[in-house]
Amino acid sequence: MAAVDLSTHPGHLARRLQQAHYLLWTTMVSEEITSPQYGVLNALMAEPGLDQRTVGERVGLDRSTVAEVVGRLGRRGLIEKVRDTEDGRRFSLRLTGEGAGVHRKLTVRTARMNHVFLAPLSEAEQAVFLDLLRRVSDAAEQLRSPVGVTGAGDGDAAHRPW
Amino acid sequence: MAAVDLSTHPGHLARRLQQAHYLLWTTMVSEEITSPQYGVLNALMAEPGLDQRTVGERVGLDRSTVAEVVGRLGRRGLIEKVRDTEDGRRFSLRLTGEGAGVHRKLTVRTARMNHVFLAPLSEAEQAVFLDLLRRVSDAAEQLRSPVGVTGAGDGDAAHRPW
DNA sequence: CGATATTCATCAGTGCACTGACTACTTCCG
DNA sequence: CGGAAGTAGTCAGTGCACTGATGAATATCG
Repeated sequence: MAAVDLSTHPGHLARRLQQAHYLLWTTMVSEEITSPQYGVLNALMAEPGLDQRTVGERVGLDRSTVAEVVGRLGRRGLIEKVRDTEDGRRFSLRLTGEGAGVHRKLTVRTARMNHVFLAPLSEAEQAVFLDLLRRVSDAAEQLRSPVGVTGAGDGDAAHRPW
Repeated sequence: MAAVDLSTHPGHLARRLQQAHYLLWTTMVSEEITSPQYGVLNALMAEPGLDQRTVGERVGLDRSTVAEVVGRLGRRGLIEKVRDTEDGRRFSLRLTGEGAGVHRKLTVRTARMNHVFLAPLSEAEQAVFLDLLRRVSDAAEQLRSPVGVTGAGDGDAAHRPW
């Protein structure tokens, strides 16, 4: 039984891609604020007052991870959380003034980093790359929560293609 | 200052891609053996007797992470490590019989999983996708260890394009 | 109204990934 | 030979990511 060439495995390449990105991020964007943390700041910039679950939905983090990330951002004074008066289960999250400032600074640097990260590809290839990344990620996301088969069709909830 | 659309950020998509892969792996391949662990088994199948540093190079893991992963695989009896008699700093790593069996079983399942993972793309797109992933990851890897400028050229060690 | 379902958040446990500090062994060179 | 430099591996600390269990508040249904 022979070994396999990992460079033909999308999962292996996905991990390497993320590591490569991590490296670039810490050198070009920030050593204190991580990429997921920036994602949370960005989500709250777009929609102030979100609760943790929804932030997780926007950024692609599960409840536990959101709790940790939010905890760190709170400790650094970049966001504040207050109980939702409407629904006592929720926290309402908002950027502080400092948080908004950090978001702005990092947004500029992140743009520069993205430029470098994609530099090995031509303009056309970059567009294709992003499109393919999105499609594969989205498709796998569907398999997670099989999107209620609203209406007709056979009632079989999850068509697992394997 | 407006918020940004994360779906245009390759780093964000890289993270989501890896999460998607993780999900598929645990459901379709194994809940016990992770993808990086499989990578190590595969490297040792290809080249028995490797030391940890080299395994890390093959699989894309740093020394610390290799140590952890190797520790887990050793505890499960899938690999064995013995001091290299030539060089007392190194351990020589080998698959056990059980390790080889696990590798074989997972190799089959991994192929099936890769198929599902890439299913949203056409054959042609899949090839392009893997190529782009490889090129971006490799390029960023270079920035890490700037590959000794062997010979001529201006002596400037690392051309950081930012 | 009151028991049951959900839903938001937390916590414990496991695993990958990186850095920086440290030990032990080898190699290089004077 | 013997000290300096380099290399393999470990360890401590931080951070992301997932599962499964639990607690608190809300929503729903009989």
